[in-house]
Amino acid sequence: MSNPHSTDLPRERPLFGIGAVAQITGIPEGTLRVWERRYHFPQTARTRGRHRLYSQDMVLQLLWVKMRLDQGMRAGQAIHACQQTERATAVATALHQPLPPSEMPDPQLVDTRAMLLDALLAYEGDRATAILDEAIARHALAAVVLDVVGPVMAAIGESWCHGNLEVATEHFATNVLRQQLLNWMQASPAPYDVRPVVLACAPEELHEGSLLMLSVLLRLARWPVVYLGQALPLMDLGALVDRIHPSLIVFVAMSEASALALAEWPRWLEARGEAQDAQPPITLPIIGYGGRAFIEKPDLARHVPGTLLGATIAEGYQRIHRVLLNLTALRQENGERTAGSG
Amino acid sequence: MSNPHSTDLPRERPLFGIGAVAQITGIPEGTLRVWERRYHFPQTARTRGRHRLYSQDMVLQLLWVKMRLDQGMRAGQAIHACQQTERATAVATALHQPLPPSEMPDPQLVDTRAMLLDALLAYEGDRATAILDEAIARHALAAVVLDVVGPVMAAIGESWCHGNLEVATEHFATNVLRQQLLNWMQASPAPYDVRPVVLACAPEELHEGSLLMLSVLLRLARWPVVYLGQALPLMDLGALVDRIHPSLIVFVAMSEASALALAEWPRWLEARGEAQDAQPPITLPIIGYGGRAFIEKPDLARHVPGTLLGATIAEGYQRIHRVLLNLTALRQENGERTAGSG
DNA sequence: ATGTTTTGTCCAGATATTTGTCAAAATACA
DNA sequence: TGTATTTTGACAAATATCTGGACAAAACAT
Repeated sequence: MSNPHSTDLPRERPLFGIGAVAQITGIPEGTLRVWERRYHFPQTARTRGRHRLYSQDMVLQLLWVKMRLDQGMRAGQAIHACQQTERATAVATALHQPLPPSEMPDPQLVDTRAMLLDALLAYEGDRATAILDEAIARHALAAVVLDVVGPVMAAIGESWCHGNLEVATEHFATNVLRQQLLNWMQASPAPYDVRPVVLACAPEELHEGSLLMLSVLLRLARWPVVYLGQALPLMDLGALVDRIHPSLIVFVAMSEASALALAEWPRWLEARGEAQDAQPPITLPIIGYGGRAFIEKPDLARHVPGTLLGATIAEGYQRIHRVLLNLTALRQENGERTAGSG
Repeated sequence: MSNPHSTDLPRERPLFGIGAVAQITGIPEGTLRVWERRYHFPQTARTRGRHRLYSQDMVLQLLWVKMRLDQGMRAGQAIHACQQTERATAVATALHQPLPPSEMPDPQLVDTRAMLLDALLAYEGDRATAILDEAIARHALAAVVLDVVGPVMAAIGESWCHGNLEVATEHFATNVLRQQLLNWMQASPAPYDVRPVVLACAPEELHEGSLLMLSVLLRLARWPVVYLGQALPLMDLGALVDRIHPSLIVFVAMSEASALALAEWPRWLEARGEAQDAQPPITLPIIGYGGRAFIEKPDLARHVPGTLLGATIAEGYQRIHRVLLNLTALRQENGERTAGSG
């Protein structure tokens, strides 16, 4: 009653044996027993014959601990930290640790690329996702996105351009990777309380791979993202801004044609800016853009108003991140209340 | 054997006795009985004299469990996993009945539609996925797909056609729903050991919503699916068949143009069929198709070779399911088993 | 470099739990 | 009639798990 979103008592019926838990979490049985002996974590229920019974919540907590463990934290500390947090929901939120994308290529990740590519070309989607899952277990998500998914997507795109790949294969691979990216995007933690970033492809632009990767990175850093995907008509820009008051709109263009079409964007925003007399002080969003078109023909950037976000995804991400940081700083100075979370 | 039952059309529900099932699956009779006694699996029908009658679906489920068993999984766990999805598929299967359309799905699910639509139009993707997650917790996945996602997708598409919706809104909603569908597709259980079903949009066709829903349903019923998504060029058909030897290829076309383009498919398969002299006895895949184009202009179906899968997703799923059942049945038993003569 | 703490793994005998098989009497099927 | 099937309980083999101690590798502090 006092808490508006108290979960409707998910009575955890299904209980897991230690073997199942070991398989799910990847923590050996012996370790699970030792943890309980030494740290009293987790506090398992028992059968009549003293066999351990793990609840679903416990499995979640163990997954959290395992993640910290893989990140190098010591078991005792991770367990202690986990015991502090009472709620499983809090645990789920903290699952992802934002890491700044680094520029060091991990040799293990380079191997992963080859394996992933192999699985994709063999139409073995399940194997591909398994490979990515394992990579995530050992490395930061951001690193996997930038150093594995990115290069593999690029390789596939290039092979396809050169005619070395059937379209069907390209379709399949792209779908599997896109699916994984969307998956990660959704699994990322709850966003900050800022006006969202709108991500869209330029008009007529159909390639959304890099936009998705950018989306995952931003989401990982807890920025709220509204993902619009392929071929956004500029005509809608005004209504869009009215609806969601984004702090930032990012366009991506791969082909010269869509980049040129993109240049028209001010027409659809300025007209609207005059129409509304700023009864509430609506701040127009910042417009940024990027994509291969602007790398191959740098002159294009001159014709497109707004901010060029950079040549690589990592670069674009960092620039956006900085802009958003500044925006939140301004907002807090203004005295706006941010959501108070304990 | 030579019974006047010469209608080799698949009977509604061929039923097997326990001896036949034991021989087909390789599971001893005693074990089959114990499984039913202990796990209530499968829930067999009975003759007047209490003899067990196994349906074709049950035999398939038993084969799946046997496969897991041979991989080392415990019998109890394998059966439990199988039972999890049994309900969901049962719902989808029951939907094939052309009973009165006023068969209200579930008032709760109808409410869910409205809530989902509201969240999507407000650009609150997180709320939308939360709503769907909760719906899944209370209802079968297949029901949520068919009775919530489907209608909402249709409503959005229609509003968009009538110009009542900005393209940006449509893009956003479609992306969120697609993301959720891809998610479910991946989470579904490991597939049977059959040649996969290839799912693709017709050439130039970009609307993949219904294809995704079909994909989820098939995956839920444990059929292996290779999802290719938008706009598959027919040119690649030959190479595709060579690579993955699909048992079935399904195309979806929403517009008349793409439906007409689809009509050309035999050119790209027959050429290939003659080229290879069947050194290994390659069986060409069955080609099926569906989509709004064929509903609005039924004449189109005359120009497109292959099998028209039906007017609704549930109907298409039902037909594909039956085709695949027959394929596996044919492969499993070379000799004539007429156990279910009743 | 050295000493201390942490941490995962292994061992071995004892229990628990799961799971397939069997027996026997009764009934159904063809 | 003879074969097939059902039911129930019992049983033994196969697996999983428990306990507590010992130990070595790794991490850490000095």
